Amino acid sequence: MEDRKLTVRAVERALDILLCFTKSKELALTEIASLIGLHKSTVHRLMATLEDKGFVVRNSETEKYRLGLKIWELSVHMSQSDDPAARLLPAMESLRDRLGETVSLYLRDGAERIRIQAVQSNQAIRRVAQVGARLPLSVGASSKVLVAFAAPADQEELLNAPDWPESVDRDAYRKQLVDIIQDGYAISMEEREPGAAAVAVPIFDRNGKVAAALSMSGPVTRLSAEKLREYAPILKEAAHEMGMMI
Amino acid sequence: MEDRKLTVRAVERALDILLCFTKSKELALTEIASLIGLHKSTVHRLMATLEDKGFVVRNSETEKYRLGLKIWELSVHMSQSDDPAARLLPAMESLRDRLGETVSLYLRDGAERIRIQAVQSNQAIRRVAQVGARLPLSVGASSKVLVAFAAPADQEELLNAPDWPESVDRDAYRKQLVDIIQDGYAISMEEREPGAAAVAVPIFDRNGKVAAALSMSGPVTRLSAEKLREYAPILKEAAHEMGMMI
DNA sequence: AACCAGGTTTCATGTAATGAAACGCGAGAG
DNA sequence: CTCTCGCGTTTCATTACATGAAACCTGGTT
Repeated sequence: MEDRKLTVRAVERALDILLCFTKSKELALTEIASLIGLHKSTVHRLMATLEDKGFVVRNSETEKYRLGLKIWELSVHMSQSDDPAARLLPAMESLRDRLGETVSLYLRDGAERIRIQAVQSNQAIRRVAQVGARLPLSVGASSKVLVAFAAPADQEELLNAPDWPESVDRDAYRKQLVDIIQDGYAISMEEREPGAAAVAVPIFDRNGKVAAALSMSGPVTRLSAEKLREYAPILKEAAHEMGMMI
Repeated sequence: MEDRKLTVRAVERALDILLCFTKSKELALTEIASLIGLHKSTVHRLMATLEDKGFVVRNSETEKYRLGLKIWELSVHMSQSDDPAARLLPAMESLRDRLGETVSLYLRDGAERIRIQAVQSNQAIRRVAQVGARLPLSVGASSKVLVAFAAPADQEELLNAPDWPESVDRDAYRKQLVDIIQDGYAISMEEREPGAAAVAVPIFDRNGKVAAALSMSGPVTRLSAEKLREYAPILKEAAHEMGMMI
């Protein structure tokens, strides 16, 4: 209990409850209680508050909770014309058309990355990327890009975090990062998902910080390492233009 | 102070803060404080909590707050394949193509309605409907539909609410509702917006409750009262089909 | 330099959040 | 038909913790 928390516990708990709904979209009271480890009466009170304000609604039959209209409303007002995912969509689409493979955009969020936009290849065999998916930073081309160009302090924190997977050797990973910074791109062959390969590049904002990672991905059968490297300059060029739009 | 509140004050306040961002998408600490009438130190603590959990982020230059990634993430997980707005979109588009005018979908939320989906007419002169807009229940074709088919208890509560606008005569309104229930549709000529006319019908769910209002709207120059009445059956038919999809 | 308008931190105070326990209630089970 | 179990709801004593006044920073203006 060193540094006193300058946050509000009740609110933290309420927000944690909301975040439960990214895992499952319908939850019962007791489920939530056990999920975040609180007494059901406490959760009940918090849920009543959330429901009162329209952040959750309850299914009148099952009595389970789901996210409410207010969340939707906030998201609408958020994404109106200023969210990068919407602004970069056209550029991503033209890149997809040029490359013929699925193109995705990732943001780093703490010790994870999150796919905020994706346009699918229209080939018969293709990677299907779900928008909103949360993925680890330990594997995948975009992950390595996001980590490689992160602030050194962040980088070490991520690598030394207790939940860094055993299976990923830290030193080997660090070594890769050096190359990635030099090359300006990262590739991955079936790192996270069997059968999938990808190449990713950073998108820098005006201040020269990584704003996002742009990736192209598809089946290994179509994408050899050499082929990925060929594509890298095209991605870089697109990323540079996108950086101007952020 | 009759019935004790079974909600959590700190959480209520935090949620109120989040809702401020439907009005303005970037807010400074003091703005928020005055907006909801709290001391800035209290707001600061609440904001720190919201920021910590990623529900708001602050613009590093202006120091102002805006909604964060978590809100977006929640909304993505919410609307994946189960939100009516997405499921009804194709039906609305075909209706728009058939009628040539803007088609909108409204939900009642308390004493307001909210436009959850809209497909725009592609004529040169057209109504432009913003998704996410919050509108009063006192005027407009969709409002009248939503009120007319609401539960009687709700209906009276709405009409007797202190914030019912003076300009709208309650008795005249009640009288209209009777006709609307009988006809199964409502029309409005420049009620809410000068130059705009609309016809709206209810969408019932399987239990026979109004789930939403479906409306077609356009410039009065194109849409006379007779013309609107002509369109009503087409809307009803579409609404019936949509009801099956909810 | 003096000021001001933000934001941040501190701290004493007592409100209000908490969780144990009791209550209600419907669904199966026996 | 009663019993019991699981789940949601309510009550209540306790004190942790949210609160807001005030002091403290900080960078920008006059």
